[in-house]
Amino acid sequence: MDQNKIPQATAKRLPLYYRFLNSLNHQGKKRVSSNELSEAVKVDSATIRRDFSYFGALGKKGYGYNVEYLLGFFRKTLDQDELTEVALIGVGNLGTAFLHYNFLKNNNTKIVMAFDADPEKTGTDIGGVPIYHIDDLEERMGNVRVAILTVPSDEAQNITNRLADYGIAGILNFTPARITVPSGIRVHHIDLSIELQALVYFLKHYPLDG
Amino acid sequence: MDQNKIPQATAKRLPLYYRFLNSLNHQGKKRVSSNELSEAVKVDSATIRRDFSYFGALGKKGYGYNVEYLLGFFRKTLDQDELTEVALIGVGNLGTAFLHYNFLKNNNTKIVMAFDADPEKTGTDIGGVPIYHIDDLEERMGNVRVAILTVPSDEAQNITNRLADYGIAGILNFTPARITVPSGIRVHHIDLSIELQALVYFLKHYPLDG
DNA sequence: ATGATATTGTGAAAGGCATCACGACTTTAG
DNA sequence: CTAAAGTCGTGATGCCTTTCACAATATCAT
Repeated sequence: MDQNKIPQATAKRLPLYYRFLNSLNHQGKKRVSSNELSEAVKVDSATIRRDFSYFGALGKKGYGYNVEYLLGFFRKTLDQDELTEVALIGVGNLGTAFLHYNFLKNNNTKIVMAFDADPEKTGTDIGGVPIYHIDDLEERMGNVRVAILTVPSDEAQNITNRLADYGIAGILNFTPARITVPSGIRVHHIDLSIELQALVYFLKHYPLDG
Repeated sequence: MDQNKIPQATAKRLPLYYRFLNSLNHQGKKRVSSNELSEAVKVDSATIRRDFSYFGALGKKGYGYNVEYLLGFFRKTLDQDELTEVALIGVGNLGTAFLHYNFLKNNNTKIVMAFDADPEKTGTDIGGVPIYHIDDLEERMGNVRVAILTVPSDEAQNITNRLADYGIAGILNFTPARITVPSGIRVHHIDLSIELQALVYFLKHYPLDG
């Protein structure tokens, strides 16, 4: 755990930077300034320079950043070489979408299996990802330590308990349920309906530039 | 714009509080303390009390909060009575999932129309939401001022420009593209692949409780 | 009634992050 | 070679948010 001092806010932006640098590289661009980056990813240029500076002096004054060098640096930092296997629990509409989506574009994560309670779905596969019955969770999970949770809310805590017992490390929770986990397990919540409500609330109460 | 002083962080938590209070009310619970709430929604109790306090003294010392009163208060504050209509652009896998999902559970938002470029899809409806051809966007939008963007990334900026010209107020952008909009339009980004990458990054580099 | 217990609301402190602003350095043009 | 232009890295600053901690007040049990 070498780089513990990197602010979480910075860490969340790294994949964004990585993706854009990748695209620049594909375009054959050799150099890029914090200002160009800023326009592309919509992050203040000072923030970008500060973010990069946590990793040391990656740029050159008066020149900017060398795309290839920066990209290589982030590849290592973000462990882009290493593939993290992920299980998807709950093959409903949202789960199905994720299976098709198949996170693996310039990505170091891959959904390698899915689970559902519906016997109609089990045994098949979607987008090359096999779907198992939820009863077989423990027996199928293998080394997978990350799960995407797209089950109905009232199942969320049950499944979470089983995942926790199994030894999961992280859960990306798309259910509205705020699940309880033993300490040591990291849960990120993405609550789509709250995101939409929040957007609407901001529209009404926080006029932009004010 | 009465309550401009409410911190944005607080505003984002309001729908969460509202949803849980609603469920408490359905269970017939009459009172609730900031500690109970805290366990349920995974937000520090002091933060909850501070959040509520922006709206005045809603609780009673030694007692807690009256569920029904609090709920009524939030209903007004969050404009739960008023329905905000939303258009969904891009009926792919993710878009389809949202249409089925149909945000309207205890919710003040509703997807009332969808658009897609595929003639096979237009003319049909999903979950009661009509799907129009993207060419008819301007003619169909009516008073809708909020859009969910689930189109392919390379279409994102184009569609955004049309939405902006039409007079959109807010966009919930699920594409990886960081779209550019004229000032005055609010964009919230939800980048699923970044969320997954960020979770994995945190797992590796930020041991919990550390 | 009374003491024990529960819980809020909030001042103060601490933490985390974004932004400003500028010195230092590099490149570029002439 | 020199001057002008470009760009980074970062100290300093200020904002926003969370958290602590406790006085004030209410309830509850007997």
